[in-house]
Amino acid sequence: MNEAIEKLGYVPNLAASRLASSRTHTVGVIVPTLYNVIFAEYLLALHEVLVPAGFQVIVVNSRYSEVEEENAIKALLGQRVEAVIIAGIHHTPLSRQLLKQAHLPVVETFELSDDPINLNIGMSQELAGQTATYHLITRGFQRIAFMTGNLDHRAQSRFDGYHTAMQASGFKSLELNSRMARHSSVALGSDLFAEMYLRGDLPEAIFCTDDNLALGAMQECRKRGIRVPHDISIIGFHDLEFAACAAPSLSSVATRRYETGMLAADKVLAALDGSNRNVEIQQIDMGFSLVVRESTAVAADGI
Amino acid sequence: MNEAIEKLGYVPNLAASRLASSRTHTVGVIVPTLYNVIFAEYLLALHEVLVPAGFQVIVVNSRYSEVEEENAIKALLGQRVEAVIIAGIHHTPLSRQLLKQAHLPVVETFELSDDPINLNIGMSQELAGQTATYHLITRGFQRIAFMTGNLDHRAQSRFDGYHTAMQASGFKSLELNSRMARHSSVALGSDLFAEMYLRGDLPEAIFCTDDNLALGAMQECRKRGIRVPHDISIIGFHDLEFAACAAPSLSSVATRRYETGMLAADKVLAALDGSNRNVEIQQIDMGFSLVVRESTAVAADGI
DNA sequence: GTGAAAGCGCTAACAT
DNA sequence: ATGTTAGCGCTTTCAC
Repeated sequence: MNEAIEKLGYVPNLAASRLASSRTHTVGVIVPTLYNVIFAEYLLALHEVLVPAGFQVIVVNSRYSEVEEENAIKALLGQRVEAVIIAGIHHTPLSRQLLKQAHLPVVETFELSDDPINLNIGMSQELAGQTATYHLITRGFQRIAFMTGNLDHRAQSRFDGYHTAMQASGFKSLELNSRMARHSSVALGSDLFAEMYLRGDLPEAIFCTDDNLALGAMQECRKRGIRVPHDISIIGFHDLEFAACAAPSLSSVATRRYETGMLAADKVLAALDGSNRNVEIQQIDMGFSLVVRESTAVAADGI
Repeated sequence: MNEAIEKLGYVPNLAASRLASSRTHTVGVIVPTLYNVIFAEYLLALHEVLVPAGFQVIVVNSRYSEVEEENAIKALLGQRVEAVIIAGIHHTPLSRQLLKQAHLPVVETFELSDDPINLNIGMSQELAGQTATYHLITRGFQRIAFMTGNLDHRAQSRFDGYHTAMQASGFKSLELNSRMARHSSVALGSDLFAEMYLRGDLPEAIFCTDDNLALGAMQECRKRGIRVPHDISIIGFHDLEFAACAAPSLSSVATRRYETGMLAADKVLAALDGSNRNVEIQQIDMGFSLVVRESTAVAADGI
């Protein structure tokens, strides 16, 4: 088949094969954006497990919109994917209903859900936000700003955690986000910091929802002669590859997106492979960890 | 249909629809990796044009392997995609043959081909490499190193351009790449620079195949007290979003991956939409542009 | 217009 | 083992 026929240009029609066998060997994956290493790493893991197992993975991005996500779900179910893996836990009612009655493994990732469709592999974004904030508070800072790009659900939860920690400590929250929904990037971090600087109210520390924002802020500091961490402490989120080698190295909250992808894919394979196709509801907390580096110092006495 | 039936859980079977109508409304896209903003920007453009036009785009990554690319092509043709858009111009003989006899629009992108399958929208990577190198040479540098991660075809072409320029000027090429194939990243730039520093042979200037490498090198400089551009000049490639806001801002060669994606998608739509489905061979050079910023200075006299 | 029937290119179950 | 045939769920054509 591979030798003779394909060299003559014959390629079997998968639509016919799928229709006849009612097996598609595809799994659908929905991510909010491809424009973010976080999801690239996660997708990498999914590919690495699913492709060798003979599955094609169909990636659709929902551009952070629940309506587009619903369309993506319809398209994927229409293609009779054998499982769906979605980043996020917030869906339209119809999305939930379609997924539930499709009777296939569904994995929701990156967050922890109160009401999982069936599998849920994630972490508490709120607790992670709290942890980063308490790290700063413990170091003696009180005027701590929160910097974010567009406030998607995960960033919002991290903000909630920040807010809770600040309130519990008796400090005022200082939000710092772009009015326009701009995706997190080094350039945005730079812009937001510059804006804050020009307004004249620099905080003692900043918690950025994303390492890219943090890097941008650090670069802007450098340009303006503000020393990190001497004059201002900065912590990022996700512990991206560059955090360790930034100058100064960047404190961050490490998240496990690669492992999340691996596990999600493994669980899907197990569910698809097994004789019992009934996926029970299960929730797995992947956790996170605080990584303290040079960019967060101890507050000077008397401040 | 959307109202009543779907709420009851009915989702039409696309495999059947595709088989019956012999229209799939899908286009296949092959990229070497998702782990690089370059391709994310390109994919974004493809999605933005194709999805509103009613096409589903199926993204497959070939992980920089021509064999995996061939498998991807087989899978896509098996699905009867209506067009194929591939990053790159180097394919296995079978890949080329399959694409040619499939009689569908094929767009090869990012490079300029001597023998396009049909459409080819790219730029001369070699000329761009030459341009970056001549910029450094014109500024008075002679000991100019070339830094790269894994040497894929595009990086190799940029190196060729660098080598040509160096040779034409009577200077010796200094290659600087990772023995192991590591993808371009800030961390890799940092590592490679550190390695070179510890070997004790710092050049006067570095041309990095990628802005990420350049940023890593700049950060390593900072840690080691080497001033950019006073002690060493650095130029990157692609002009990523952060290049302008880096401290110091990074000189680079701007490439047009978003526009490339837009144009590729437009051409595909035109070919698919039109009555004449015969796509003629056509080549479009998107060009590039040198962006000079702070990271490349003029050589001090007498050096 | 509305409705019935043929058939897309495979797979799987059957008969030989 | 090998060959034959029904049928997957739609679209499209053709008859009404």
